[in-house]
Amino acid sequence: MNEVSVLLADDHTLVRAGLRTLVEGFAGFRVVAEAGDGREAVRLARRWKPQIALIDISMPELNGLDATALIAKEAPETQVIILSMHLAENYVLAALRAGAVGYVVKDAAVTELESALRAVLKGERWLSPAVSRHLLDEYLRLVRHPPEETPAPSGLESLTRRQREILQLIAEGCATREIAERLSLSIKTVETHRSQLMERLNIRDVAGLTRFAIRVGLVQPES
Amino acid sequence: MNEVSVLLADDHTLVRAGLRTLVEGFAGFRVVAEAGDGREAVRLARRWKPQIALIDISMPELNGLDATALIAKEAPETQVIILSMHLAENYVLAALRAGAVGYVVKDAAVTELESALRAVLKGERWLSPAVSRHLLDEYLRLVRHPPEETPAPSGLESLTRRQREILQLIAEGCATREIAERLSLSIKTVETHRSQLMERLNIRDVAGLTRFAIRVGLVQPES
DNA sequence: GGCGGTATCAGGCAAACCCTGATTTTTTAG
DNA sequence: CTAAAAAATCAGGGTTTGCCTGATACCGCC
Repeated sequence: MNEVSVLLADDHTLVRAGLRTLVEGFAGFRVVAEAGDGREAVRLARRWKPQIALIDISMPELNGLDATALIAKEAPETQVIILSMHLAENYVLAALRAGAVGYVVKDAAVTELESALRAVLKGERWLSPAVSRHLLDEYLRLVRHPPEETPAPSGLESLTRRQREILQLIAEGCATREIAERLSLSIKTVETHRSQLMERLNIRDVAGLTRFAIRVGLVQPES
Repeated sequence: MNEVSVLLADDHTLVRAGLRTLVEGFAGFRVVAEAGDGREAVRLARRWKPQIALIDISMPELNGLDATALIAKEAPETQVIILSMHLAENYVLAALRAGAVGYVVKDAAVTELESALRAVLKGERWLSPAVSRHLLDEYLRLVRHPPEETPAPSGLESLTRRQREILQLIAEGCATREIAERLSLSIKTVETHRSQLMERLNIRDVAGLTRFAIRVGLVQPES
């Protein structure tokens, strides 16, 4: 009986059950424990020392990233694969920093999950192809514009103060003309800033900018 | 071969695959189609006329509730069960109003899902116990404090289905032209819907619409 | 003292927006 | 059942915005 032991952590019971049948459908794998929140995941990992832990990012009590960090410390023989809805690089990087060796997006194909499981067993790292592509783009962008020591060029930090200021006003619903008036600038200037920050964020519409601003906390949906 | 045909709709491929194995693990059920967004779900329902459709609420293109309403109309023999993360009563009521006969929360037990499937087959309605409890509480609260008859003209409910659909696409970042193409409408029509829904919501810019859509759960900031 | 990044602005063309209507279908009310 | 209201569809035309291509001025820096 040398099946690979797997710990599952996801706050949705149904999703967890589905994952269990998927994982146990792969030859040689066995789910030895299931957790419904991050804290339980850590406890079960410490207790069962599974070879692999499959962990959802968003969970109550303790999120998947922090849980991963704890597991990496307290059960270092457990290889953690993060399951996530997002492919934004800051999530991915945070996951790797937390000690995960795999990152699978939730809309990946089933074969991707199996690949990830088998890869990390062999001591490799594994990212969903969609994520890898995304990261590679970022990397190439960095190579073209040598990074110095700005580590996170993909978010708010990559914008200048002026650009952030204008992004916020856009996301708050100000028209270009209004922004220009408030900041005592010409409309043309505001337009330039807008298109440049769109370029940097790789977002090309107001709705996307607004969602981004909300995501990073620049504005609130209620405002 | 008189297995019960099931249509699955969820935007996350892995989740969908997990659900598929769960459903097909129940004796007598067979998943005949899978959809990754609301519009596809409607198309597949019309085409395959499954006995049951299991539909996630939050999906791109067309949300699960509106998809349900369309399926109820165009494939009335299909019984829709809503899969949701929320147990807030307005979601549940909206689901029932849209024509769903079942409502299962995503952290339900697997047996709940099976119960729901078998119940709606017999023509019954089925709600997750957690939801029923919650609804009952709300009902009691309402009985104690009679509700007037103004439901809530300030929200999503005051929009028509078409308007909601277009609001969602706007908040997802589609340009007017793109919306028109996707829905096979003229640009003028889309413009009319947009300005009318702006009128109703008393919001006059895309950023505000996006924040509103996020607030009510029509779209996610991550999308 | 030139180089890259930032901040500022213009012209011009295409596209989106807004207002006024108008027709058809669907829903609702009496 | 029928009439009225609401929803869904589209057009024309005037106004505004967005987007692309420049261009200048300032600033820190090797």
